[in-house]
Amino acid sequence: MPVRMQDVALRAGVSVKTVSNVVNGYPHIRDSTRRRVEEAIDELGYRMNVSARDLRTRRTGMITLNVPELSLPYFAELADSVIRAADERGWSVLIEQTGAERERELEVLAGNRRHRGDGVLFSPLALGPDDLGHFDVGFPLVVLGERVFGARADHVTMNNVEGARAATAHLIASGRRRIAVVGAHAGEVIGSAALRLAGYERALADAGIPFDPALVGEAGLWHRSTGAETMARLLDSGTAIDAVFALNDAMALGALHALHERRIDIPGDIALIGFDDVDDVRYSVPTISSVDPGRDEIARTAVGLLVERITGSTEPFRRVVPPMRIVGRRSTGDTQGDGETVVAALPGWLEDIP
Amino acid sequence: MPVRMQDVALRAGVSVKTVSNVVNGYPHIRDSTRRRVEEAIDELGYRMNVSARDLRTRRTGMITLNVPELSLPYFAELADSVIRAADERGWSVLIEQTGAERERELEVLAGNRRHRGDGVLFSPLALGPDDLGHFDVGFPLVVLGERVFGARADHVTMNNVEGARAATAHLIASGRRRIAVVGAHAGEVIGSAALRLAGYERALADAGIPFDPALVGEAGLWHRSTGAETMARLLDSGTAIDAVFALNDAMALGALHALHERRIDIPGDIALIGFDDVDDVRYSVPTISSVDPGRDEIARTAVGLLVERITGSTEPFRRVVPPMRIVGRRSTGDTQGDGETVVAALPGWLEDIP
DNA sequence: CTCCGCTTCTACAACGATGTAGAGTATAGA
DNA sequence: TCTATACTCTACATCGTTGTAGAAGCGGAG
Repeated sequence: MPVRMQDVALRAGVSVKTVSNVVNGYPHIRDSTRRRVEEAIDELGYRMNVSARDLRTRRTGMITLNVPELSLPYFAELADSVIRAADERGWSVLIEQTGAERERELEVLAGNRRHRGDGVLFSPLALGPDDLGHFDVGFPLVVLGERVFGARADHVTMNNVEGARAATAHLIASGRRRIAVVGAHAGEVIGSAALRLAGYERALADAGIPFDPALVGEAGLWHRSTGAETMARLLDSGTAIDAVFALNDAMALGALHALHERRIDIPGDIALIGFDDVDDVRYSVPTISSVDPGRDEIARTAVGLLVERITGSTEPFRRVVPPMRIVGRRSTGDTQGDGETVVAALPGWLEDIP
Repeated sequence: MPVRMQDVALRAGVSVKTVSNVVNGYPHIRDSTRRRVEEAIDELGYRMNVSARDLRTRRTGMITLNVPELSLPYFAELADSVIRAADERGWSVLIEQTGAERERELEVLAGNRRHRGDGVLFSPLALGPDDLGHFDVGFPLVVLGERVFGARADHVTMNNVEGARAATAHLIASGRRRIAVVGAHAGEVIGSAALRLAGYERALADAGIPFDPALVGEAGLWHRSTGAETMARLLDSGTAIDAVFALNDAMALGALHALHERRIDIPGDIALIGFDDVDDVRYSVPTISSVDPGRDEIARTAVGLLVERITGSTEPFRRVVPPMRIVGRRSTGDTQGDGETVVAALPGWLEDIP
């Protein structure tokens, strides 16, 4: 029933291969022939059977993006950027959600799930350093995020430590001394939480401010709700606080909520800075300062690396850390209106993974 | 280089078809044979070539979701729900962004874009009633949203008019009389803006309140920023206002921002209700009441209809309108804390498109 | 006039799976 | 014992495209 190249060829009076050549823009075709074929295509309403082409060329032109959930704004924006970056290069993106469940994340690496597409972009959230072995997969894979370092795969990550240090340093520079942290993960040595906390501690040390565990609020999941709860706990604990570093923006928004409820003036009484620079923080009241990890750059780089692998690159695995910016807004008193100002910029870099 | 069924068959000492049968769970296979095949699969690390299967079965198991942008929270949450619903049925989802550009939306219908997957879920934002003809496409298509009614395709939409009426009525019930609207589109007769405005007007009429054009604020794009701008314009105009109906939640959040800046008490001075019930409105300060269009239900229904079409249904086209709820939160004084309460529930329905 | 190289096109064999038809066995019923 | 039925497995064609190899025509250089 569906129209095949065969049918087009018959109608145009040429061979199937010539139709294929026309469709694929092969240059050595007489204009008159090309026109005849194109007319036949239009008349019959021919559309290429992608599966057949994929089978023959051993390539699908699709990549799979595995994220925890699209309803988390950071991942929605990341997916947006990835789709754009892929589209620019003519690739399509299949999206799967792992729900940050360990089992499903392992399935991504095992390749047990329906295995479509030529490669995988994977942003794990449940897996950790112990799972390093699982990352040695047999298909093109680019890992995103901070859960796993040293895997045998290309890796696009952020300069978490320096970003956190710069964010904290920015708070310190405005005279804050009692800086609370929202979102720590006790006992973790790797992952965004641990790295950002390390940056925080380093900034304190640089400024000669003693580290006070009472200022560190734990939060397992990095959602708005947990940010609000953690902030509330910190405030109720009675510890003196004059600034808050939320380890991501979702929690910063939650923390803002908790601060508002207690009618605490921001940044008058307490300054606030987040991490991720999602769109939301530009529209909260007050607007929230944040660390911009360069989402577009991350997406573009990741797609680029993946496509290189797919097309056969055998370079050593690489870790890419795009440049970052600390964006000052009203929650740290850097602006009055809705504007924003870049208060620090950190360079990116690229290194081989041994 | 890659392992084929052929290789597995050779190793297990069976025919290719038997391997295929094992992989696809065909029942009449001796246990010992099945085990041998499974061992061979493990030993060789065999993974099915999906393109070959798709070619032979004439089905890909994928659907394409076309949305404006994933960075708009409503569409991110919709995509989340669609992926879940598809996954439950064993389907994968390819996501493409149109950026709400007319050209790209037309391309979706023309099928000119790389045409992968067995069907399309399409949420247009730029196309309108004039483009109805374009929707008569040759592939399974389910339309989402309010831009186009009466297209020759299945359609999952919302009860916009009644939802808006109920939302407005809720404001009126709490004693408000000067209810501003944020996000109207002048001259539109169809689409979310027009329908929701119609519901608003109907609620006013029901209550015998005269319609005052000065209370209607236009906003082309429904973003947070335009919501803030429109709200600011309305406030600056000097019109008396004691409540705001934002035609979607993004604008409600923007409006909230503008209200806060002027230190207006919510809901004391002005009550606020939005539309969509995105996650954000549960974490703003105060939390914002909204109309919940039943996102999960929309997604599940849409995926269900699409899969039916793909598997050959020839039923008449149907329009489905899932049930809706009006969720009361602090911005309308329905709760004190972070809780929420369902202040109204509207039934859904299903109808054939002639 | 021949040879070479370029252009234009065709024939045929893949790519790797599954549907169909049917060949052997085993099991049960008559 | 013989047939009918169910189970287990195989051979072969086929899905719709593209890669390969090469044929035919043409123009220009030698």
